Amino acid sequence: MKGRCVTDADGRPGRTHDADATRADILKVAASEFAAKGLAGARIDEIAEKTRSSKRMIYYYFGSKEELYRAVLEQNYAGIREAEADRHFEDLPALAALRAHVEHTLDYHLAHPEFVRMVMNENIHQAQHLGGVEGIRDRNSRVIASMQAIIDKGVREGVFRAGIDALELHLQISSLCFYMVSNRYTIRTIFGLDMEDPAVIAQRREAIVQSVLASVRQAG
Amino acid sequence: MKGRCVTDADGRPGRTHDADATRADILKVAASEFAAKGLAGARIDEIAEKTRSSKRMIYYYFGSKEELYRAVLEQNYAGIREAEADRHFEDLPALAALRAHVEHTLDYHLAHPEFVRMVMNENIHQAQHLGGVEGIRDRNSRVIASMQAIIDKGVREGVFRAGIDALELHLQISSLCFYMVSNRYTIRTIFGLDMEDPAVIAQRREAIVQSVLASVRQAG
Amino acid sequence: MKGRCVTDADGRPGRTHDADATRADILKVAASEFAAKGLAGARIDEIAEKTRSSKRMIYYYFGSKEELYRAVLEQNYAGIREAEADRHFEDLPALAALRAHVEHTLDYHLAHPEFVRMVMNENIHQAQHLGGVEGIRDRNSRVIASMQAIIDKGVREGVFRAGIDALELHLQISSLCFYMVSNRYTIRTIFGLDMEDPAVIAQRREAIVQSVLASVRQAG
Amino acid sequence: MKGRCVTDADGRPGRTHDADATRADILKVAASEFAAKGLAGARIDEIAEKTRSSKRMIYYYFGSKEELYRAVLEQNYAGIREAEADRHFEDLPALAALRAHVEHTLDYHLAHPEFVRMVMNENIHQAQHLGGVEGIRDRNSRVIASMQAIIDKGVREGVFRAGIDALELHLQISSLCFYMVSNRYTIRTIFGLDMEDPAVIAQRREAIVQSVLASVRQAG
DNA sequence: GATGAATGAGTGTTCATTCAT
DNA sequence: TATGAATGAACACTCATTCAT
Repeated sequence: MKGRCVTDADGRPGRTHDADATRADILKVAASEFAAKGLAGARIDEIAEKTRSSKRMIYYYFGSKEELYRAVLEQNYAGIREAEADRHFEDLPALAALRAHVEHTLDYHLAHPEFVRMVMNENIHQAQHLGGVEGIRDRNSRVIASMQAIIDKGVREGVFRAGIDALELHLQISSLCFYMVSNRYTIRTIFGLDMEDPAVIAQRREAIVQSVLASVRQAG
Repeated sequence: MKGRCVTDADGRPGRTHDADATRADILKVAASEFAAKGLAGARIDEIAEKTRSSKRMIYYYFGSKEELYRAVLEQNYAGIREAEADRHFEDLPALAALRAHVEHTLDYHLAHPEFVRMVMNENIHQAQHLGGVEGIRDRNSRVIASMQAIIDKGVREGVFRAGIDALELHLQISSLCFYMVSNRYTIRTIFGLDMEDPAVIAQRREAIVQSVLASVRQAG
Repeated sequence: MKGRCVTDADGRPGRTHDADATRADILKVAASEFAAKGLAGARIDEIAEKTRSSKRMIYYYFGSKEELYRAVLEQNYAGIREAEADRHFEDLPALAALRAHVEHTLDYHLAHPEFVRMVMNENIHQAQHLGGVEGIRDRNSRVIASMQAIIDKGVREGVFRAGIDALELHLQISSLCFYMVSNRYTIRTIFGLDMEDPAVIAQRREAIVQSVLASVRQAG
Repeated sequence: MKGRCVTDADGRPGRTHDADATRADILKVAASEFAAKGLAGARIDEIAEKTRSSKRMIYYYFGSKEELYRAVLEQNYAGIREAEADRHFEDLPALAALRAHVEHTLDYHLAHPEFVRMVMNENIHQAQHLGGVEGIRDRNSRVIASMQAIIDKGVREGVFRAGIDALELHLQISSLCFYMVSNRYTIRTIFGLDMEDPAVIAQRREAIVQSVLASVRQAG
């Protein structure tokens, strides 16, 4: 709430509403524009227009188009980090925990296509903006830790095969969930399959879960 | 080699101020630029410069940036279509055939990162240029037919479970192969894992194969 | 005079980084370029150069070459509308009023060759930009009303024949005045007659007036 | 028929059809393009496409866009010269001859709007291409001679007033006829009057004739 | 006489960014 | 903090014209 300055008593139109709100508003608009069109395709003018403030403010708060893009990227990774932090499958048996993890991961991707698109964009730019993103370095350990916990429990319970690599497992899950959202449009065009149709999602979700479970059970 | 004017075997006055070569040269350069930077990020001037011909010729042969992009897209899909047509696993037992199919699919993605990038680009544009691409409509049937043939043989041999859906299986394989190339850069940044390192590839390849095999064997 | 920021009489914070002046400057330059070379022949670069501002500003204020052209057209018709509104021949007897009207019409055409040229340009484009011009629709009624008023008075005074059509009369006057300016150059080349020479103008003016008066007096 | 070269006996597709025909074909297409869009607005590519031959041939026969334009202009003036040469009103009484002359003049303009448009184009270019046009210099004497012949006869017959200037009379007739075609589109837009409607034409034709006759009868 | 390929200079337009107030 | 005006470099695209064959 800092930076607030309301209309004063004598009715002069109070400058400045709320710096944070302005920033957040810009960021929200930019997020959808960058996700939809990429760094090169998005237009500062267009972002400014859809904002409640102005183009000048974008530069005031973010400095440049690229820095705004980076802020959007950062926000997207902050989002998934928070979502993952909220999950607690410690009390579940390993198979149930893994199923829950896969389902939550898929749900997050389905609910946040802009995140998926931003990751695609970043890969197109060879992840050159990702390095500077706050907190990105420890994403590794967080992700691996949570995978490892489930693997360990599964092995202890005797339901998982030995020798499962946490990173491999993460990549497998991630591939299946990410692709379903990232390649939505080419899949629809080529296969006539609507990945946004709830029935299709339900079927695909179960197939993904089964394929993950199968690969941890199996003795290789 | 410019200014060439050949006469082909059957005697037709095969003119070309080397038109085909020019076209192909432009297309090649454009392919790498669009794959690297996307439709909005690529610059016609830059493409022209890297070409042996000129900007004017790009418009002479392709009409517009968008049509050039579409031609590149078309060429990419033609590439994978040809590669897939060359594969013949009919004589192999089902499990071996499926393994070979997965490995070939992965190899194609690894060998053609530009294809992967073009598909990403298309998904960012909601596949709006893909509809007009020649031969895209029957990609569906070709892909499904080859999957179905393997599934049928596996069921006949008694090594695959019943009820495997060809499209589901294709999506599973595609997800695992595509992601490994598409998300190469974010994976490297976040996990420090170099997806271009042969050792990493070998390990991931086997993991992918095993996970696919596990999901067809297993009864769910 | 750039960067000016005045406050006008009634206290409104009349801002303008001198926006109106810039707009007017562009419009003035554009008017002479379009009149001289037509829509296709005029060059935005050239207009920009003759302006105190830049090419970018032309697009800032007018959006496109065509819209700039339309703005010029609009301004031209606004000019003649104002000039016509300023005329008041109500107190003159009909013949004198008609003579005055013809002379003023001719004078306006002589004094505004750019208007004549813009009308020629529009006719070359089949008047496709004229429809959107503000106020063009009621030019009809204004012109006809003023002609009709003179006709009515002439008939009342018994000096005009019956059955004169206001639009016909307008077209007759307009033809004679317009042509003298519009076809200035071909007339000079073919007949060696300089339509800008005051003596030539004086003679032609009287001939035009006489021919108009003759056609209203005469019983046909 | 020079330059003709038909398909020879052994069926080889005979090169070269007819140089004159090719030239005429190009000229015809160019005439309609230049008339419609002006010198700057017309496109060599477009002209070539509508031609039975090619762009190269335009340069082969005419050298440049401007020279092609000049050839079109020349052809247009040759057309009206021929039309005027075909008229013979010597046997008619003066009034009838003048009426016939006016009507033929109007008819020619109505039947050849491209001629009118070319004259407009030339005036926009300040008649800079007209000087070089063959036969343009003696258009003056031809036109004046035919007007003078009618005037002389009218005076001899006692039906025309004295002191009529042949050039003035020509300009008056020309104004009225030319304007009706040249300003067709702005008239339609502003007054809703369709100058191509036969009924409208008939009425306007008679009004023009009457106004011309009135001005020669009148004693000034 | 005829064709398709090629070209350089230009032509309208847009972009991210900054200035003045 | 905020705004409208301004900018220069770049951008996609087009033109009349010529070359090689």
